[in-house]
Amino acid sequence: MDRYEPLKIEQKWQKIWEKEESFKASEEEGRPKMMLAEMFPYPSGAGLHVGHVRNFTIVDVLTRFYRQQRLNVLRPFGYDTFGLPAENYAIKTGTAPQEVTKENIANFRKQAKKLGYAIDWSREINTSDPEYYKWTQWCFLQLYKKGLAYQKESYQWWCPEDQTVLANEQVENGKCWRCGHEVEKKKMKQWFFKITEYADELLDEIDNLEWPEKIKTMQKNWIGRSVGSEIEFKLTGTNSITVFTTRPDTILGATFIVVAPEYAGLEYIVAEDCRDEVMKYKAEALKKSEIERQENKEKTGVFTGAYAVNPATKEKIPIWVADYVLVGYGTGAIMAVPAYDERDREFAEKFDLPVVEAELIDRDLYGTPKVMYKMRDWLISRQRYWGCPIPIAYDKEGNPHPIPEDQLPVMLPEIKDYEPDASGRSALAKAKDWLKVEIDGEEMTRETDTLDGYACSSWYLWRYASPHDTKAAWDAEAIKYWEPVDYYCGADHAVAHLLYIRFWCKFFADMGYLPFREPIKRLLYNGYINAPDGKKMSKSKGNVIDPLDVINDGYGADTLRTYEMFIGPYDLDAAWDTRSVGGVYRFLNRCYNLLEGKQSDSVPSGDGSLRPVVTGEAPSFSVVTSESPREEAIGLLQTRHKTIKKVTEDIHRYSFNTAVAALMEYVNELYKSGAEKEDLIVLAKLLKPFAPHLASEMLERLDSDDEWPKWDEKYLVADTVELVVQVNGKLRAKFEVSVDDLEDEDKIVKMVLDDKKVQKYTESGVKKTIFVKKAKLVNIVV
RNA sequence: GCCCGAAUGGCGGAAUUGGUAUACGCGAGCGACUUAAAAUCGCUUCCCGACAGGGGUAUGGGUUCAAGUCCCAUUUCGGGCACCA
Repeated sequence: MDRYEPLKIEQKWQKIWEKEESFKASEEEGRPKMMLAEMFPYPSGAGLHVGHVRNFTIVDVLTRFYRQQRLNVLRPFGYDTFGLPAENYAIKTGTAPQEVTKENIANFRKQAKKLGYAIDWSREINTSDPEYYKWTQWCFLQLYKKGLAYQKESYQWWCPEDQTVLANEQVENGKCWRCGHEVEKKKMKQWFFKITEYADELLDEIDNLEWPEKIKTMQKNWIGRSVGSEIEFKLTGTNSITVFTTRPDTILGATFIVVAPEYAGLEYIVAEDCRDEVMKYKAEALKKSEIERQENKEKTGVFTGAYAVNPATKEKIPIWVADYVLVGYGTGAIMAVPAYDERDREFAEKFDLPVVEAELIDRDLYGTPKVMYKMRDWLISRQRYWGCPIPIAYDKEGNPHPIPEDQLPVMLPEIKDYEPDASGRSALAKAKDWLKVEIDGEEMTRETDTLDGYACSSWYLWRYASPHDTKAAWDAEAIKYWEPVDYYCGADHAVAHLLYIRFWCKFFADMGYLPFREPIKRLLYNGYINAPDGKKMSKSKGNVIDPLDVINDGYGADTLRTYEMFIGPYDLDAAWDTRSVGGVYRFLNRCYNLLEGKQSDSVPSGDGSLRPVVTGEAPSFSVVTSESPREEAIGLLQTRHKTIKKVTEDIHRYSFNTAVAALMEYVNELYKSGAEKEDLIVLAKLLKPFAPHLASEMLERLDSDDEWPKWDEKYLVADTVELVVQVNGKLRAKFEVSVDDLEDEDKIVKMVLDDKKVQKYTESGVKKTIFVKKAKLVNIVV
């Protein structure tokens, strides 16, 4: 009689899966397909953490669940490898990012295999592989051709620590998302993707997605559509200022104009005697960090000395400059209506400007209707080395030219010095030979900026369909078969990645390259796993749980996986509890011991009656000695089918923790009543998505396939049910009644009212009775 | 400030459509096995009460025969956005 030795069993099955390429998927007509993926990881040097394990295991449970239901399932895997950590490591140690990345990938792959994931390893992708980024560059060129990749000189977020610009989505509370350093505004010429072109569709289609409401709301708020008008205010002379307002009906109350400090026409507006003061204010505003602007909401501003004419009142109103007006939204200028707008009122009060309680007028009288979005175009150039080179070169006049598609990929050259500087150019500027390129006989200089890593991850789900395709980014037929992705699981990137990938999908659908307009059918957004103290795990706090330690301590991957599914609802944060891991291990151990018991006493029952099961490790195991084995068998059959139903339905609604709990109950039940071989088969099949190694071992020894079991409702209906009797809503009695009697309300009610125990509570007289057949319940109102 | 989400035993959590609150696990206690310990197996475990019974899902109200679940208000915690005109 051997013990449950997870490491031994797991190694055995991982070898088998590797050798047989068990999870390789291919297109196959006639079987429904199912494609699942997690947000592919950035392979850091630290290896997998428990958060990855939760994320990947959710995908794996669903993958195996659908495989066992004999769907044609694709579950690929990949690595998001461009980015700052590898580059910063390279600067620090001199190791090429290419090398570090290779090592990290190898480590991640090894660890993922140790967890027994049902991954089609033949489809592995890596965004820093030239075979991959060649097609990232191709995607860029398609956007460029349609004018959706363009250059613009304007004030950008600049991180002085990382020496690069950042997209809006990458600035969090005025700080860089990567290093946490305060960002600055810097005027630079940069590349953008015109995501705003799709703002309306991105917003309108959110409601049709099977995504968590939380994410849908965040995306809606991020896009932030406002319907309003643009209104022109004439200045003295030939100039004019156009403002955007959502309240054109309040124009009679517009008593002054405010423009942003960065407002483009500011220097032409400002009166000579105010110029010095205005320019000083502008310089100070630009210097102010975003943090300062956010923390200090005290209104500041100066008068420009200029006036405009309110087209509705014909009054001359002053033009001010203030940093509470943002240059990036609307026209960078507003008409201030202090009577209706709190911010304008605050400003008016501080600077003693007139407040007029004017009446409202027809919205369309003085302006042209206009829709505005909070979302800005996506800034995609980065002044860093370790990224996908932008396939552009400049002629002598500085005009950009696309690198011809047949010259892709633009290889990222290997260099010695990765250090960025404040020049606004990446370290690639130092690769003198690489910089030179000839296009149509003309000598040109390459773009030295690289693409935002989010560009690389905006199309990788489609690459999974044909990962080794050398002729196209993705194969049209393969895409049509596998995608859109049925389940996508992640714990981050609610607005950035998940918005960008929707944008690219719509673009490539318009180009005829994709037969769908939304890339992800269902999104599962899982919670974080925190340290046992409830705080975020971090190296500096020393509270990190290493999943590989959990495995190697002897618990094994099955325990780790099952524990992380049992830890709580998948979408909520949870705190690690080492002692509970032991509880899950005990559960799997009990499953194994059932198997061992069955083996030791595997006399076929023949007549369908129960056979007692005794475990090797547990000599005091209870043994069925029922007088009427038939009745026991029916009870067990009911438990079996009840469990099949519960686990199946729970996985369908992503309630993994209760699915595991149901399996635990089943095992407890089998310990009490004994188990038939069929019970062990059902148990192993239901267990397999969570603990695939142990389940495979059980199924092999039981000589069974792994096809997902079906329940039969007929076994769920017992002859008798428990009837609950409430008096005034309080539980007072329980009766065992036959199912037939449950159909007869009069009979049930009479029986209940005639009962002595019930009568103790109904002496004051019965007002009415309510019988609920479905709930098997009678409520007596007295 | 605005928008979401949450609050249930000593702890993580369950209760799927308004119908038996606390499934499952942890922890704790008791017992069996053992020379002993570990492991394993069994039992107990919301609170008050000897029992009868009573109370109980953050707080206060409401709807209902019936509320953890629905409605109103409040408190606390978590997340997102944050001068977007």
